[in-house]
Amino acid sequence: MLSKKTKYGLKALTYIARSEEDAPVQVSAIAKNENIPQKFLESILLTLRKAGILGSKKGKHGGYYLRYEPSEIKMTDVMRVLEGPIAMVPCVSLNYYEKCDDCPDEHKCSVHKLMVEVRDSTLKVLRNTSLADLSNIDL
Amino acid sequence: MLSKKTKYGLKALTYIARSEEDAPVQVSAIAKNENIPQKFLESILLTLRKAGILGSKKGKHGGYYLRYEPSEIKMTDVMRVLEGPIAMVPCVSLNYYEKCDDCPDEHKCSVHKLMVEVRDSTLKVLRNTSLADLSNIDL
DNA sequence: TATTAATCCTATCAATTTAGTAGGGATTAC
DNA sequence: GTAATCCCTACTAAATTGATAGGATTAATA
Repeated sequence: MLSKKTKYGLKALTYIARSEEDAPVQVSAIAKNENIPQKFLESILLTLRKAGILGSKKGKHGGYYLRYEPSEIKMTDVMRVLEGPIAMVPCVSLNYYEKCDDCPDEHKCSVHKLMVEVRDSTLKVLRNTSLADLSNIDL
Repeated sequence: MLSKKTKYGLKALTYIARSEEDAPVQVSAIAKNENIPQKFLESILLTLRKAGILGSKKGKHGGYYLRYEPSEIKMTDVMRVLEGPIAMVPCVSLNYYEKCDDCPDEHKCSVHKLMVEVRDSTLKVLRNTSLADLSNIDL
């Protein structure tokens, strides 16, 4: 299951990408328009800022803005920040590899084999999709 | 994250597929050889049996066996039984569709769009992989 | 400079899910 | 009849999720 955190985060990014008017977008506006609990959303956008995807401006007329062009914000990056590793098991994770305690030999493990394939196919999609793809309304 | 339940279930199925000797395989043997807590494994195999993937024989010399040829047991089926829907959000689930409470229009939802693609690519892998593929040792 | 509107930060919490454990019942081979 | 095996229900500790609460900090502007 995709967490609400990731879901909300993606929606917020899309919202910001769509309303590029050179002015930062306020959390309150996103929360209202996308039906997201504001306080929860605050913490999510904070995470995205700390990860370098969003920038922020404090104080009156402050808000959040994209640090890069939508086409440069890959879904792999967003998903890793919000949802964690792409791989479904640590033993096939590219960035957060960890050996399984059970499982003497990884190369003979059937789960490993399957999860490598799932990871690769998911990666392919996420690498080839950017925020720009999500934000274009035209279907 | 893949649950331990699914992981253990896959390992158990592989174990059974590999040791086809016309005799049912005991939970204790699987648990021991695959480093799985026996009682936990019991409940997992029970689930697989109720789902029609495994058959069982009670009493002395009893155990579990595959109801179909390994090549006929698709990963889509196993994953749905153990892990639940393939889709990461209910609104893109083929078998367990559910509308999101937020999200007025699904077709304009960026998350929906992305998750359809992820689902399709995962499905492709799981549909094309059978227990036979997992069980063959030769890499 | 005082006010207001924002982000920023920490702490807390209820509900759910996960990963088991415990204990015994039912069935079958020998 | 005894031992081995699956079957079933109930319970539980720990982790995760999806928030909420309360305020600190910062900046625009009247």
